[in-house]
Amino acid sequence: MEKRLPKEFFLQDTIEVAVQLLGKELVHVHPDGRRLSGIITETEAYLGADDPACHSFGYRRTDRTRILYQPGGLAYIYFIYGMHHCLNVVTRPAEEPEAVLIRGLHPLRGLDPGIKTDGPGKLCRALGLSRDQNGLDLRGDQLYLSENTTFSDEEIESSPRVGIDYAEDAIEWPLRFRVRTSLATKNQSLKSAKR
DNA sequence: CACATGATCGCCT
DNA sequence: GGCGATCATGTGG
Repeated sequence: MEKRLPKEFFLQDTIEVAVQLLGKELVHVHPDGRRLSGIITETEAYLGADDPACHSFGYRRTDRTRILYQPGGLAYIYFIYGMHHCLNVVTRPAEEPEAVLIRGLHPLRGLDPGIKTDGPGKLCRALGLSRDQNGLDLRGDQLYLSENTTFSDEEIESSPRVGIDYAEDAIEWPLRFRVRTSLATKNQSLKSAKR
């Protein structure tokens, strides 16, 4: 039985959520009926009004960032570089516009073998996510997160975020988190935890 | 309305 | 390591 993440999970400190999301299963029930999912292996925290790399820096409010001001637990999906979508998990209570970018998955259900999910754009393509899913509740029927695998601190490494060279002071902030352990060695537990 | 740019990727050298 | 693709979004006039 799938155990969805409780609403309170998403209201926590954003860095905590970014770390805790590693090992969770991200599931998209595609409009065509396929159930597609993967285990989250890489994330980045975006710390809202005080983070120059965040879309809501300085409490910027536009049509695009509107969803970031909602209570945690929603999907923030935007289109970038003319060809890619990126999925974020909105965190914190309403009016604290923070989020976690999902950067990497370990394919689990419904995905063609060999499909690449090692990048924010690639994983959105693999799961069939686009702006059509922007604003969806991450505890809903179409898109949700559930418990799966737990990684220890030793298995997680942090580093500076990618693609934010314009973000001045924040360039070096170690807000990127990824699973250090080769997932091959964890495969057994992934398999047994599945289904 | 016009323009500049980006939370990326894949291909090139 | 560099660069082009390709267009939604934000900003300014």
